Amino acid sequence: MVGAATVSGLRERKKQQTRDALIASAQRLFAAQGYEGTTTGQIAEAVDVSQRTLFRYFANKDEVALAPLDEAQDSFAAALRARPRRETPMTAMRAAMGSVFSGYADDESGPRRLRALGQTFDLIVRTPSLHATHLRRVADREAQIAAIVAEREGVDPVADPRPRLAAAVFDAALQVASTCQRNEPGELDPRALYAELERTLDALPGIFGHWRRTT
Amino acid sequence: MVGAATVSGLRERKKQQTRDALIASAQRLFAAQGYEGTTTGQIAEAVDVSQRTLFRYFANKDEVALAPLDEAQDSFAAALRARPRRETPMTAMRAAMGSVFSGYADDESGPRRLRALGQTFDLIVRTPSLHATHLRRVADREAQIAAIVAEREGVDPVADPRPRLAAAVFDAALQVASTCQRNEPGELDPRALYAELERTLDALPGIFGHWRRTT
DNA sequence: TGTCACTTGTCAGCGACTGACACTAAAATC
DNA sequence: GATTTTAGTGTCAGTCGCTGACAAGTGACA
Repeated sequence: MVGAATVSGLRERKKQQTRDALIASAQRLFAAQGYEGTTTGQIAEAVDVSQRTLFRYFANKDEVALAPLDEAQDSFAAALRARPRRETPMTAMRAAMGSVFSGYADDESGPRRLRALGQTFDLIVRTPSLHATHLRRVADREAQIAAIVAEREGVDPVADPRPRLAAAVFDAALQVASTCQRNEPGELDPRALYAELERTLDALPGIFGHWRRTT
Repeated sequence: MVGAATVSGLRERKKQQTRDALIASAQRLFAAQGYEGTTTGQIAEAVDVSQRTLFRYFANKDEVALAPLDEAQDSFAAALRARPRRETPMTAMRAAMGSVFSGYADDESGPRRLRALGQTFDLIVRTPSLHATHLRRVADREAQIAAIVAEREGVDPVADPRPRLAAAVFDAALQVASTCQRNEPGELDPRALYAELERTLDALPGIFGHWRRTT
């Protein structure tokens, strides 16, 4: 339920093809040589395209590396929109994340996409500059999520801080959960990560107050 | 209580001087021409130093721009360490932030440092690449804060997710509060920002559950 | 079929950043 | 106080990310 609608023209199809090829080429090279060890020229050359063309498709090198995440983030927003309004915001976000993960199990191309996702996260963890850009993109997404939550709850998205707060707190939990989960690189296990996320979210209300003799 | 101990050697003193001069020069130029509109060569030239030397003091252009934040972040960590252990983690962090802000009122050099801080935040908001680096640095600080909290509470800093969670949630609240407060650029009002932070932190437990007819 | 709009390659250039080397001046040693 | 050691700096040449401008090729559409 994520794939973009296939477009008609030959031109459009070719464009999509080279874009996909560039992303795939980048992933391969980054995995082999690391992010900084790979030049944009190499990525382009492997697809038989000029470097200039690469920069017509992507604003910068970061965007090529982080492109695999767009799909997952889009599907999270879509899943959140689809949740019934009777659920609380936090519950809805949690459930939306659950359906994103299970989406990778349904599809036949799931494993491949999941591997790409895992590789991208490994790259982010290993590369500070990429980590920085990733965090900014996540912050941008938070605004989108906050808007969806505000609409669900019928509150003012700018005057009321709660939508932004809820989105930010959810992302914080996701962040913490993923650092717990992915101590060693390798395959990304969506089931384990989701379990960790649930544990983290459950621990959330407990951080207020004292912790002593509750460990 | 933040300033580094004045060092003895002439060499050390000169080094500190050029470092400070580079930061000041960068701030002036960034304010006048923006971040991207200013070259590292210009910053160095204004201090009568080669560009190469600038890059011996700072790893990259971002670090020059964000240097004014180091002091504030250091003083937050110090203030948190100084809070009595009877306070809950969230209360301690809130109070620590309070004493950071009031620290700018005590000192005679406070207003100047506060203006520098405000300018830096304006720059961050206006400059995406700087925003990205800033977020990564904040994430790095979170680990430090989490470690302090873990020690305060006597829990394991890696096995227990709560320290990291508390630090991340606090930062999320700070982030939301500051976007509420600083809609238009200009002077940074620490009193108003702290009031907004308190309001945001108070709203935090309320984001769980439903919001309807509670607006 | 011919025109038009769009995509691409080439090239020249800027700015961030780095390694190597020579030079100068503070600092430590005698 | 003279000398040897050490640390900081400037210069230079080079790589890489990224951009503007122009020319050439190729799908779209009448």
